[in-house]
Amino acid sequence: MSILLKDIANATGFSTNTVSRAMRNDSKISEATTELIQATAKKMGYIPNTIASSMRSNYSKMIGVISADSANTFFSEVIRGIEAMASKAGYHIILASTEESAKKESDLIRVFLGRKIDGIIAMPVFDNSPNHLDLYRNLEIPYIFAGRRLDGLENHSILHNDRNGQRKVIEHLIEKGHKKILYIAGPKKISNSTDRLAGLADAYANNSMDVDPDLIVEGLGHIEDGYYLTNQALNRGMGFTAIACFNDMIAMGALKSLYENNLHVPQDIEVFGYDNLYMSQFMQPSLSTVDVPKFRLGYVAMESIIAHIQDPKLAYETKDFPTRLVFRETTR
Amino acid sequence: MSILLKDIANATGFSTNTVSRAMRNDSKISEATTELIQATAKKMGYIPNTIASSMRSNYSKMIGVISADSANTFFSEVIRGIEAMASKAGYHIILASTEESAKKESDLIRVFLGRKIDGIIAMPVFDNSPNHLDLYRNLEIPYIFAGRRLDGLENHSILHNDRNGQRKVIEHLIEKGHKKILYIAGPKKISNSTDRLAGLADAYANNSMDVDPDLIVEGLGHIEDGYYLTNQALNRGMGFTAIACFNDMIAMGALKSLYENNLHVPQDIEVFGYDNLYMSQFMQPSLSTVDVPKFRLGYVAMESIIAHIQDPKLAYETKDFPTRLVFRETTR
DNA sequence: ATGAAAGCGCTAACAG
DNA sequence: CTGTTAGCGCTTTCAT
Repeated sequence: MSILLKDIANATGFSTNTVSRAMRNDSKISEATTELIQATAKKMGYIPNTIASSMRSNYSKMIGVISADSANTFFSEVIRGIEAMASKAGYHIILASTEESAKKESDLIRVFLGRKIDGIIAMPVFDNSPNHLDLYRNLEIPYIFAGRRLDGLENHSILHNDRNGQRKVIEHLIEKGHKKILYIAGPKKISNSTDRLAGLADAYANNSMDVDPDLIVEGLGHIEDGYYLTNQALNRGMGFTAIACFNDMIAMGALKSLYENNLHVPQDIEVFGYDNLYMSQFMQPSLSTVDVPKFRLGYVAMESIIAHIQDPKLAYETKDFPTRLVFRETTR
Repeated sequence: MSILLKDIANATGFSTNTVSRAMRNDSKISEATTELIQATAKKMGYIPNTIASSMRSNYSKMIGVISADSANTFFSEVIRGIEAMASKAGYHIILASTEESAKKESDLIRVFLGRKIDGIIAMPVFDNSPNHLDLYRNLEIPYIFAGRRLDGLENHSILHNDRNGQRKVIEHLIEKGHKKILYIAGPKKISNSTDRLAGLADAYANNSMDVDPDLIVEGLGHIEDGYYLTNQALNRGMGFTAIACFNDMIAMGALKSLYENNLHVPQDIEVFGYDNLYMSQFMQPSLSTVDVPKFRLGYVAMESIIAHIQDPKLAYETKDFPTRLVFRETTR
């Protein structure tokens, strides 16, 4: 069976308590004792029982991470940032994905709370009903939203200036003379969809142009949405000369559709994605997009949650990272 | 503060013990009592303290999942299968990725054991040193390898006939008249690399052909490996007319390189991937590959681990799923 | 069908 | 610097 603190105590002659403290490098234990105990523990193959520890200390060193969409590598890249900071700070993460379901999100929060996590990093569904907001408002532990927001809880968010980024994309395309730009939006249940649409509206407004609702279509943000929505738009003969996409996954699907319809990118149609996924530079042609600092987003979210755990009185403050257009082969 | 069983006991007039049993649908508690208690618990917003429960019962309903590479959606697809079965059976998973580091793998096992998981599903690094094997041999809980294997522990594996699959790819290409096939292998620290290479050797042997070591190059299995290894091979002027890749990620990188070198696929060069990632059908041109039942692999791994938890005496048996060639646009 | 008591392994609180 | 005692919230064991 497994080794307990008591076994190490018996082996070294110290009390269980001293062993416990030596294992945690408590400064009140002499260096010699600490070394002896830790060496013995290692020799005996001691593995601390984390759940017994958290039960007593009310402190699990575990952060619940609620991701949104396991099919989109955007989230893997954010999570790598979260993990990097977590492991640096001696935290572990417990990770699950809602697949954009508010129900699953609320279930996950319950499960995580039952496991006594110290904090939550979430990419929440954009559901601003009181029920959904209460999920977070009622939380007794710190929480941070990574790359997304919820109405009234914006101060918990680390964002990346979606509105600005999308505005710049559309303005750039307008400047280059495009009169009809197809926009493939994301679903309304993602805050970024709303924010990026607002950026699009800004761009048209700044150019004294009206938004043509026929040129805005909406999908779920997956690769197949980009594919079939582009097909549909082409079939309807809408005469657009550029496509701006809510994200890179959609853009990948759009490129596929254009290719199959013998439309050349960027000669016939220019395409812009959003997110700058790692793989986007390897697409054919390589994708012009908006860079979002994904790793940093995760990293900073973890830093922030730790800061709030260590100082529960620390005020929450919205962070907003700048975005940057990345020009590759899908634009001229 | 959070609601405890004791609080529900006070509210209903029953003992803590009865409440505990009613919450778990213990058959010895009357239906009326059970209903009353569960209704009260719901009304009070009770969230069971899972760690207190597992501490006492020695049973966490948590499975540790050790994945290998967060940049490859192969694993996300397997994990979706794992999660589907887990949630169906009332289990939760705690997930982490080794990024193909044996050190990280062993650290993760320790952490997971400390959290008192009931079983492990791993995609282990192909390190057959006694130390690494002991990591698993010494385990007191059930473990299953999903899609990978370790020497001497094959009976813990659920595999997918890599050797056969890769053999069929190479045989197919030979049959179509290719004399020089570039093979971009995966790293030796992944068992699938070894097995797929063996399949390649089988194919050549069956056709009484020698393996040309110059036509086998090795990368880490990421998209950029496919890209730069194809570039290098082209620069060396090796005159191959087909490329078979260890996986789809490599194939994506290879396609990019071929495109940039003005080589047409499949007219000038045919390309085969392996894994049949969801996105591979959306690549341009769409990728011919070998289908691996990823979701099912995860699903069955979870089924299996649960079976072994419920019956610790259950014998371990290697499972081996069939593979299937998928012909798309990168082959003629 | 229900209750009382004990204890899982650890750490906090207090003592010295 | 180290030891003793108690208790985290639950479930097991034993009793009725």
